[in-house]
Amino acid sequence: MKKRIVRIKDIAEKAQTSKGTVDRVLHNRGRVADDVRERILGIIKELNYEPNFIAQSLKSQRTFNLAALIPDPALDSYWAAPKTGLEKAEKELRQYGVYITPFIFNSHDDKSFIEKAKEVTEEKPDGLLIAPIFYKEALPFFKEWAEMGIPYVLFNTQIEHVNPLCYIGQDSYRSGSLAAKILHFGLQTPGSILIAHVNEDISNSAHLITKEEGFRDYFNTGTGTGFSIISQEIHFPDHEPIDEEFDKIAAANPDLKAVYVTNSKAFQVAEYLEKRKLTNIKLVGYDLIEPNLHYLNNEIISFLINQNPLGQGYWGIHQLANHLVFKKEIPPIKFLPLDIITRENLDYYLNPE
Amino acid sequence: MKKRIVRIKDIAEKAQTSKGTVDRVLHNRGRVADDVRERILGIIKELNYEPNFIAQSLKSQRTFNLAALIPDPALDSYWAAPKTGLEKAEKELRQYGVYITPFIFNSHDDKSFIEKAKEVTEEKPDGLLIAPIFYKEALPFFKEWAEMGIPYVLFNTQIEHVNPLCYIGQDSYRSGSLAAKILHFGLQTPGSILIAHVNEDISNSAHLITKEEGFRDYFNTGTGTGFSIISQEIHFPDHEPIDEEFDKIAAANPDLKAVYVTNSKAFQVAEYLEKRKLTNIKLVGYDLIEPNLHYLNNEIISFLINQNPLGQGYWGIHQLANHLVFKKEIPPIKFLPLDIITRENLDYYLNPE
DNA sequence: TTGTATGCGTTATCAT
DNA sequence: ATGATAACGCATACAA
Repeated sequence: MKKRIVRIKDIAEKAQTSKGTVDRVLHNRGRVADDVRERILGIIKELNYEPNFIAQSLKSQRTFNLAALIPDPALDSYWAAPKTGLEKAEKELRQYGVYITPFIFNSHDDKSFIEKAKEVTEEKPDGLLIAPIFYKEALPFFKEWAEMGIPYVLFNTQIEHVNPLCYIGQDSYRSGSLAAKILHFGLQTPGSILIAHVNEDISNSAHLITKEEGFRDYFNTGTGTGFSIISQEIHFPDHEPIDEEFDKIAAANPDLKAVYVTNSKAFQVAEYLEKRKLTNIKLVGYDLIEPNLHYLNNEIISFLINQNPLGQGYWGIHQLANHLVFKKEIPPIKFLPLDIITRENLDYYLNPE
Repeated sequence: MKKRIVRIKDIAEKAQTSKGTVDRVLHNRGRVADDVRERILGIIKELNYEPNFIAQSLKSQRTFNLAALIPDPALDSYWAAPKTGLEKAEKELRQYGVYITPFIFNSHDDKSFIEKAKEVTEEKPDGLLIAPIFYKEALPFFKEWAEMGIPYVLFNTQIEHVNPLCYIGQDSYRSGSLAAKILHFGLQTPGSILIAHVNEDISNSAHLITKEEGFRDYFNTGTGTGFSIISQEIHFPDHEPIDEEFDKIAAANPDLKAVYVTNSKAFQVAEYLEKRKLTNIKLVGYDLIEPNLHYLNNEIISFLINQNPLGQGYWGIHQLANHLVFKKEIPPIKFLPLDIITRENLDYYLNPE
């Protein structure tokens, strides 16, 4: 039962015409008699023709220069994974003429973001992958890129009211609910639960608010009632300890049973809990970065939720390629899985493939 | 910054010879003067030549007929997912000349397995993906296929002392430890925990034993001590209820706190727990099949561990293709992630991609 | 031992 | 409006 691939030549023969004509029909470039066109379209459907993108790609010597505007992994190790992901994608797609130029900015410095964004604009790439962690600063560029016809894919941070080709990341609301579910499972007796926004400017981070909503809604409905949920921004300079601020919280909430850290800084809370020997307090946070893993192995952090940063970079580039190279339809949002990580299944998410 | 691809022609020109000669060097098929060969090899290294995979694939009209020997999804819905996975892989690989013929056997009938395995042998496929759930019956075929030089990939069930190209599936030991970790997290006070092997012939299922080991070892070491772990095979005919047998277990273990079902039959335990209103008993099982999902949404099943059956089919085919088509090195074992599933993150694993 | 011609499926150009 | 043809990079049969 050999199925042969359907070629343009097959269609041409069946339609009693030539490859050239079929090609013109396929690419809507006119100069084809109506009846012939109809006949050919019918046969295309009938034979279920699908273009051979290997041949397409061999033929078209076109290259696609993509830009990746991302924070410096050297300054915040979280960003190493997306970079790895996009490099992996580049490797797979190089055969199709896809090249990526990274534009690395300082995640603590909005000026450097603006500078690099300008460089991207000058480069006029065929497509752009961007982690828009500076909301306000990014807005004017989105407009500019839209005008230049450069498709851009957002990842990590979802932004409303701009029109990216696609957003890649997590469903923040669900993410909060999931954290709530996990902690609830580990808590038999009622008490208070702290939502900790550690060292984040909440006003510029809509997705953290959304996480909190998801978390609260879980405990407001269904079986999760009876807990007291408090939320708090915790700020402190890099080399000063979190202790003082947390001591206050602990004193004010003697029945504190669990902490939900909405970003990747769970390790800083873990450090405190270990020091104060509060290891009965359950702790859930985000991201498989080194300091977090230490406390996950300790079991001071109970579970981490994986935001799949590697996948974000990987799929971001692939979505651009799907659009530019393979001309596929792109869904406006691609939510990545909410992976629940513990010491026992960590390996599989650390080095995915 | 235009990087041009390095072609055979480029090498030939630089070496003052022709494409044919370079080609002979590249493929070690001799008939090349030694000095020319050395010169060409030098240039290949210098220019860092990499073969253009797309052109290779376009050229070689070779097709690869793979066989998939899997249980009938109509009789056990668990097997629908691997089939979907391998169909997905086939779609992606059709461009490279990969075709798959399914050979479907009855998972309750070893005769039908043997019959279909014979058919596979007659077909002489270029490669084979197989779920070897009938251990003894499969053994002689492995020998035969090895002699015929047909590479085969095992999935779902790991089998020792045969030499597949690769095994795709879960690390059963880890899987047991993970289940233990989850249940331990949900149990504040000591009590007994039941390991339930529901309707399985343990003697023919080494991987269930391994799961039990992983589970027990977790509670024998570290922070998990203080629980009493019992294990039990639970057999009952299809239309008779589980109640009688389980009532006995419950009576013998009044402090039963949790149940770990080692296969996909958690829903049958859940049904019992719901009927007896024993909803305080935590329940963990495997696989995202319909009846399990019902009780996961109920929260009678706390967590399910996903064996990623779709991924098993998908990666199984891809490993065969990596070997046959892309001539890559294949690792002898590919462990798929141990995904922890709850109501909140179910969606992402149900319809992956 | 070496070089040339051909074709894989698609596309673009160029006669007709 | 249509069809023939060349080219993309590679592999190979065959001529030299």
